Amino acid sequence: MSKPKFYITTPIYYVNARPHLGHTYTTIVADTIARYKRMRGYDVCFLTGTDEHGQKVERAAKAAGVTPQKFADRISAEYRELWRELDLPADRFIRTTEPRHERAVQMLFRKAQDNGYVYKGGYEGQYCVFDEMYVDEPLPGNLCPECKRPTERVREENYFFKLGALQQKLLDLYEQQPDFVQPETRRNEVLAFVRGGLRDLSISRTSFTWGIPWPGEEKHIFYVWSDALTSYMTGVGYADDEVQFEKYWPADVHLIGKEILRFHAVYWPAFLMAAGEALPKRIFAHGWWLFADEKMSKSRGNMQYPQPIARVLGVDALRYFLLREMVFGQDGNFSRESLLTRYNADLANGLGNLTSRTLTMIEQYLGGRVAGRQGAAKNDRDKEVERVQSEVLAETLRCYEAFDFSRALEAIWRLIAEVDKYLVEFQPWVLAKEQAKWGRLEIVLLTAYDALRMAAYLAHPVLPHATQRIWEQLGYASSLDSQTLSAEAWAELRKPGQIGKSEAIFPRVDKKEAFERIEAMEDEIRNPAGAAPAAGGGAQAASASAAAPAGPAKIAIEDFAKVEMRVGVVKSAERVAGADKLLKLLVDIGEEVRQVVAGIAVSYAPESLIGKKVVVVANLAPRKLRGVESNGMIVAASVGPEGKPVLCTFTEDVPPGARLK
RNA sequence: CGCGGGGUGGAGCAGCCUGGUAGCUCGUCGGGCUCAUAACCCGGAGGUCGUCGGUUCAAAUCCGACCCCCGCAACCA
Repeated sequence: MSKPKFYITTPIYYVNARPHLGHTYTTIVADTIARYKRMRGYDVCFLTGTDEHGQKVERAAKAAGVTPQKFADRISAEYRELWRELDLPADRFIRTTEPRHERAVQMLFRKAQDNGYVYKGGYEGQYCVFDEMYVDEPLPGNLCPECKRPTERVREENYFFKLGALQQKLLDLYEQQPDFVQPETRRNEVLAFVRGGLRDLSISRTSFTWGIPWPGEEKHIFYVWSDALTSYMTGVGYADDEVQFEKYWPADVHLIGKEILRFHAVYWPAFLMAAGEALPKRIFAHGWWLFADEKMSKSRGNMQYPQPIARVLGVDALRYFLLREMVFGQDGNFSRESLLTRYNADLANGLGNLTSRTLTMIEQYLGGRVAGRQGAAKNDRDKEVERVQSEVLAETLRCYEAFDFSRALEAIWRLIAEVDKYLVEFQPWVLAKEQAKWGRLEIVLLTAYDALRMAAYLAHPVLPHATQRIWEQLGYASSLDSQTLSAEAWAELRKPGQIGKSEAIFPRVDKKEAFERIEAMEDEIRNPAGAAPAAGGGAQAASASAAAPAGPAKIAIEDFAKVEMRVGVVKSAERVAGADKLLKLLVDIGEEVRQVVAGIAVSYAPESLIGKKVVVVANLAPRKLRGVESNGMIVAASVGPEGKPVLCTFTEDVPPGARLK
């Protein structure tokens, strides 16, 4: 008898951006579901990865002076490293540049072609490089309707996919499987879109080369989305390992952000229908994290990175916050204030403190023994706690099943509050003073112990590290991962005889101090002016346990050597139209003159910079700022609360191009 | 009419689909307790549920109109 399988995916992330809190959220949700399903007895396959083809990557790599592959390698490694640091162990990490993926894409579309869903046609139109799509109106000068960036005139002969022919089949799908797209508001959007009519889709490109070649026609390469979506199959062995593919495909859930709903809920099933492959069972689109202004976003942008939170409060605190604070499927607000409040209120004062007080009393009053006692009879109030316990068990499982994490956590925390209250009602510390009441004392403490045990058991998918530590403090030698999560399994779960050593799980933090430490690390990631990006030590839940001093991690000399800083002479400087802080500079760095965009207009007039010697970080990946490409960074000190830039320069004469080391 | 989210006690939210005493967390005020991570428990104060109109015996909840915020895109590599 083999276990049922469960295959869940995150989107494969595009390598044009470094991973931030949004990517982290999706991956944490997927990991939580994966952990939950494993505890429910499933053979789980959890896939994530990186999407590495396309014109954007090709261009960025060219500007950076590296091959697209090198460029993709770098960013892909950054994702992989982050998931490692946050302990999000995906079973598969798929990269679209792997050879097996090429075979998979070619095979899928060969099948679609054989079934008559692919044809060749000419196309001319306005194309948005950023979104890799044609815009509707074929007039030059139109902005991309998605991103409002300028579009380019492109003429190509392409392969087309007969999406239009599948309109009715798609509508039937949504009809027959009402939960194919969730939550419901997203399903409605999809329905409206498909009912509005579907045009055929251009699925190949000839204007660039960084992609998977069309079989037999090398100048055509696959459109990135047809390439990327297929990776969900490649990851479990499509065109590569038939046995494994048979086992895991189709996916049970594709977890996505709502911005890529159309690709997953319309194009993807259409591709699969055309090729005659099985469809995924469910597309779940979650909402976005919005960033409340904490007077910082104005001058610093509001990109939020997960590492500082994980390093200061622990991975579990990050997980808890993201899953507790946002009603899954809706948008949520992120703020450090609420993060820290929740940490102290729910984790430190709630779960952490309850663990501490319960185990301390058991140690003090019962000598740490929790089994084989049970002398006196339970009263109604004790039974009431047990009733709450089984209600919470049922409720939590129901919520997990619906991916309703915020409510699952609410339920668990209701149990925690119930026990805190119960303890105050019976005051074990008073009972302990009279020997005649020791039977009662024992009942009360063991009832509390049991409830705590269940809270840890239930919260494990969300708080894997903390609950494991609690589990051990409760006296278990086994791992919580190996437990089955169900009412029956709970009933059969044996209690240990003796509790373990007790130690704070979520130490309270000083909000102000934690806030500042997080902020300092954030700055470091955002503006790695003084140091290379932190290498990232394995921060586990335990990292919250004080000690760890603030500030960036130490790096090795080799890390520093990766940063190529050179002396540059400013040749020209002008304001960037429409931007009040940006200057476009041409800087002579010896062997070439670079165009660099710098955010220093508040401090320096363009004319005053001509001829100045500056320090340029020469090997930064290029980036467009306000539509102007920047190939490097001017090093400047950030002074005062506004972060006013002050240029770094030299007291003696130095030739342009000299390397700093 | 670009797409989307939202306006509920001081703050952040749930409830709205399946109308019927307005709930949670934080904060605040007062009290209790001392096992615990200055934690825990009890009690209080505090709300025209954005506005106007409609449906209904009854509307935060359904319908219509309107007002206002915000996200996505664009500026500090």
